[in-house]
Amino acid sequence: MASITDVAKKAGVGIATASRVINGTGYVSEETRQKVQAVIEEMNYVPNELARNLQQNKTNTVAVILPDVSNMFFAALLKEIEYLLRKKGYKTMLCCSDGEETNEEAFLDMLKRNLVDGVITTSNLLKQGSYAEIKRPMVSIDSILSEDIPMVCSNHKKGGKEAAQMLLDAGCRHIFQVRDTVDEEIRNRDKEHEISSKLFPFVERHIAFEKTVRNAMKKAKKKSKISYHETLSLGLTGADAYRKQAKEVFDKYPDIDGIMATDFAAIQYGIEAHYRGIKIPEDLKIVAYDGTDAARMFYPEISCIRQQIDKIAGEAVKLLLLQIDQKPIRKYQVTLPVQVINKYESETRANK
Amino acid sequence: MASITDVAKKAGVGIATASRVINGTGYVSEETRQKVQAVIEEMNYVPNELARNLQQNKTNTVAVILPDVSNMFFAALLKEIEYLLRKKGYKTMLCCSDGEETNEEAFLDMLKRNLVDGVITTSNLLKQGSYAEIKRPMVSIDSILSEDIPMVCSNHKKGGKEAAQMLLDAGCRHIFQVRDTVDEEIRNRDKEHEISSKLFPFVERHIAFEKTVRNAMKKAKKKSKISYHETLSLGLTGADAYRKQAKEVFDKYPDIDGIMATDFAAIQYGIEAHYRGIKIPEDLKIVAYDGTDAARMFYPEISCIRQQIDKIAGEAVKLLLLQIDQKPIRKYQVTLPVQVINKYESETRANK
DNA sequence: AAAAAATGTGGAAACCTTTCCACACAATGT
DNA sequence: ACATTGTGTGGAAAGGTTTCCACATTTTTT
Repeated sequence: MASITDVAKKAGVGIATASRVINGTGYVSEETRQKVQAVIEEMNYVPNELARNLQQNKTNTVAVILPDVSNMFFAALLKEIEYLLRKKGYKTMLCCSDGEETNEEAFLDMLKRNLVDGVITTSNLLKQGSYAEIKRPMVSIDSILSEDIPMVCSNHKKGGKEAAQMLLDAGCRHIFQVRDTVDEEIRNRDKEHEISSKLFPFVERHIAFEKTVRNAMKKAKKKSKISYHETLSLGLTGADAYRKQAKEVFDKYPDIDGIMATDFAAIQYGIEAHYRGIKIPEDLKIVAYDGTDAARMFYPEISCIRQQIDKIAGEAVKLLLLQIDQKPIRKYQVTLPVQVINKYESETRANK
Repeated sequence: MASITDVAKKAGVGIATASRVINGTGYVSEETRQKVQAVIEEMNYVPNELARNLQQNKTNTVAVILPDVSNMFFAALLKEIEYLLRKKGYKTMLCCSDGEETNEEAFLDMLKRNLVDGVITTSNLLKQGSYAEIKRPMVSIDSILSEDIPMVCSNHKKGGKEAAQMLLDAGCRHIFQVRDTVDEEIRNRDKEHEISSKLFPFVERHIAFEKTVRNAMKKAKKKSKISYHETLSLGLTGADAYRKQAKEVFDKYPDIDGIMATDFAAIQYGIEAHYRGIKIPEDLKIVAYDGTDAARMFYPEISCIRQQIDKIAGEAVKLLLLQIDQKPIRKYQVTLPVQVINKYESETRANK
């Protein structure tokens, strides 16, 4: 394969000059430029990016770490991130952690090994310390890894509150939520430090949801009884696992009429309800949290709290590129608004 | 950042010796090994992968080109490919062509520029010639790029036939299919050369589907009238586009009772039918082609022709690694069986 | 007209590895 | 006792760029 030296030799110029022609930098006379350009085309010369990367210590590649591409939320996020990075001239290295700590560590290693210029991660399996050590461009989505690592997430507090309110307004009285959780070990660690929601912002939505429902319970004591229940989706993966959980929940709490769950789980609960002849939305209302296009495509009639994936991706990419370009970051924690997509008629309005 | 020279110097050994310790190659005395190892840990030395890549002219990275990650079929395929590559020590570069020719070309350029060791592509926007030129490891999924580029695909002929038969057996009489197409320009080129299905194996399923239905039409002439209709999904992207098409189709052919369409489209047709009060599967039966987990998760009751994504990914990765390792390839075209998932009671059985 | 700035060019160092080769010494074979 | 093989080590080249620096020539400024 032809190298720049070959080109320079054949064109009868110095290597530096050839390089300048190739990169369009510095001073080169028009005459020389054309001569070199002709040789380049003749020899079919293509610069070796590896050599460039080494010399500049830059790869124009960003690693995106996520637990599972086939999960619609991550797929949508990945699509957006890849697109934005591509527009900015960066390549995307896909890193599926598969929920395994060792994988995530190996991916972060790529930063040290100079393989990628930066990392955007949606995974959070490693101990907090592991991240703080790495003084390299990094952005996390939906989990706080360390003080100096920028994070972007949705306003989950608002999201949880709105979800509960939506169900209450639609007349639900027996309300249920499927709590997402992180790894058990991390949960325990969190309990000790009581900073759970500080480290994992998404926990806020569960807290806000419960709080909103319990507030309503107090207020509505006289008129109508409201009940609240929940379950954990600890380490559940795959549709079957959620489906099984849905069965158990419907068996245990036959009277629930309002559910909040993540898209993926929400759909399984919906299907199970359908199988049991529970009518949606008449007998049961579901709010899907995340509200990805995929979920709404399948269930156009489902209500949801929609995370604005495009904006999350936009902020994450922006924050990463700032670091790569060594520019200052103003806000280390960006919270983006959620969208409320309410397909249920509110009771008050219905009564009019 | 510490380099191997620093390590060698500090340990009082030659660079070559340090390299041998790092890579565990050649002869090194136990004493020296430990001495160097200690320095490595002390200095927190990590080899610069870029220099390695340059020296060995290998990146251990594979580019995966696909039109759209958020499409469930590609997401599932990507997940599997990434997993298999990771197990083999390769990294995955994600390349979304977004259905644009220029993107695909840019990604293929990465091969020339030594950025990736090989390419697995599911996209096929470029002219056939463009691929044949590139004498580098490459595998295509579902499209024949050139004689020497291995391809893996499902047995679409069987798939199309089975899909039609399934609908006919279930008693459908007015049968419809949504034909997937490639870029218009390519279609025209194909028409000229009359090799359409040779270049794009997936076209086989549409041919086989139509053929099966038309055969049934002839045979069943006396007993009951069977009709066949179709539409093209030329360049449709996004749920809305398919939904709109579904509306038009139901308006134009109000009596259809059997449809074959790709997962993504099938769901939109299903939703539109639902909205119109057409009962599935009583009044309308749909066969989803691809049968990804995602589609079956949403519509557990849907029948489908399922492509075995894990096997497709397995073959593709195997064929690519053979090329990268410069080993001979026996079969350049691998066809994998499809799975028939039939949820409809066949009429003959029902009549008994 | 002299000084300064702009333009054009090439050699060589630097980026950090791996690996070829040469050399030295010990152990083994005949 | 000498040749052969095995073990251990380091210098230097090679991989292909980019960029710093030095130098030469031309143009502009004062």
